[in-house]
Amino acid sequence: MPPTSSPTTKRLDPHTLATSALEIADAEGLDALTIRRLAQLHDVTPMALYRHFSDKDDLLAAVGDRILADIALPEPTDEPWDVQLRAVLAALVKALRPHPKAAGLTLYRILVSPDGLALAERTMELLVEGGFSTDNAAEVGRQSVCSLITLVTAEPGATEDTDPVAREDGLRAKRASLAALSPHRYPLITAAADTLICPASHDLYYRLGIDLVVAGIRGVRAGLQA
Amino acid sequence: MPPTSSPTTKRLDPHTLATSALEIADAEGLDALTIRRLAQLHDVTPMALYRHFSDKDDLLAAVGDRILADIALPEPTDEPWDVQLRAVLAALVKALRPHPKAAGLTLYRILVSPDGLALAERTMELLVEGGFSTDNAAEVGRQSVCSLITLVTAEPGATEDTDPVAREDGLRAKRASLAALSPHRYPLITAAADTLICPASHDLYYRLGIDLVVAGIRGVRAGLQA
DNA sequence: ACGGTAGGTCTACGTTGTAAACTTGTCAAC
DNA sequence: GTTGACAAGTTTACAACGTAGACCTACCGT
Repeated sequence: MPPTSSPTTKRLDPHTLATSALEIADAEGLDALTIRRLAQLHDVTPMALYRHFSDKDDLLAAVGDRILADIALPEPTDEPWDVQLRAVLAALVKALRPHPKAAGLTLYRILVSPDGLALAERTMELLVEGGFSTDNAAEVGRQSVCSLITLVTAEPGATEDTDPVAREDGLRAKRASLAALSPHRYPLITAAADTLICPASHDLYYRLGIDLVVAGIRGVRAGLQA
Repeated sequence: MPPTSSPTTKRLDPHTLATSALEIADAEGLDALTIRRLAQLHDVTPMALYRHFSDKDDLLAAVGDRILADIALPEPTDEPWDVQLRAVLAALVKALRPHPKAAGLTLYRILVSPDGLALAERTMELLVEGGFSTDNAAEVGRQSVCSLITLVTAEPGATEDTDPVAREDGLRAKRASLAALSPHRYPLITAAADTLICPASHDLYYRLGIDLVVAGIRGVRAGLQA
């Protein structure tokens, strides 16, 4: 795996580093993303990274921001607020989906990174348009975004294992663990074991996830107005 | 901080260890929960713990299970399914709330630990009663539970800092970070800054969180039937 | 030409999880 | 009662991690 930019250039820069850090995390999980590993990937001493990041948390924050930067926020339209909100939340999910192992890094960056802030502001905007008070919009928006991040983080099949062998082993182990349950004590879980381990379609999985969040927002709004 | 059980007893056991591991995590965050620390707390060599846990992940899993064991699942009643479901989800939140820093450990234990399984089965039961297919109940139940776990994990004010000084510093830093934003570019975020950093009431925070999830379930069910 | 500084290097330290070989306390069976 | 085996705790050791601090060095504005 060569460095993302031309290997002849010796000069590093934070953006490139964050990008290839993300590649490591995507490929082998967050545990594999170590200072030494990233340095080696760029043919550089580990300490060199500290010229660009104050410490490892700073690097992880940059990776989170890097992911949030992929959000393609839809332009405002004249559609109803809830339709637009759905599109905004879908844009968040779309940006996170390619990085299930690293998506959790965005949780604490939404109110810091510019792209996270843009998402948050737009979300609150639509919520206020939908009738929420500013404070309620803040709370509802926060949880909606957090839920969707978790949706990606907990995506079934996004286990840490990198090679297909270990991954398949992990899946088999999970399947066996559920198959070992008593169908008498846990009739529904055993009946839905396949779905619980790996949903039929990831697209459906995400669609339902977003539906749940949006429906929740609509429902809570109705309740607050009553 | 003395060991949870009598200090004269030399014999360790997994349950006691998991409990005091949880105490460490609650008090000082997950990072402070190291094998050596836990061993020292029990006046024992670090390697002694490996007689009871195969490795650190195993210990963390036990801590997760320990938390799930605190769920007091309400008895079935003749109330409508959604009312009962709300009570079940509230029971989950109630069990997690005392441990915001460790609650994330439960995410991967729900379909493993007996108490997690009981929660999952009961949740699916109520969803099926509400009209969901078994597979949909699985998906909806999964996301609902994950959302609520995240709700606790991301509870504002549950930062890693242990002593009040560092905690206050962290809050101040966050506040300053939001206060530095342009009210012109981010009018809603700056207006709701206080709420975003620390909600007025934690009880309201959790009530709204559960409301959102339940409302989402109700809304999605209506949509699926249409 | 030259001094400062940004960027990369080297060495070193403390902490972490844990493998492997050992001791010891306890109890069942003869 | 002696013994032998097994479970539980100890000792020592190692590799990998994050990172502090002192160093070198190439470049660039004056």
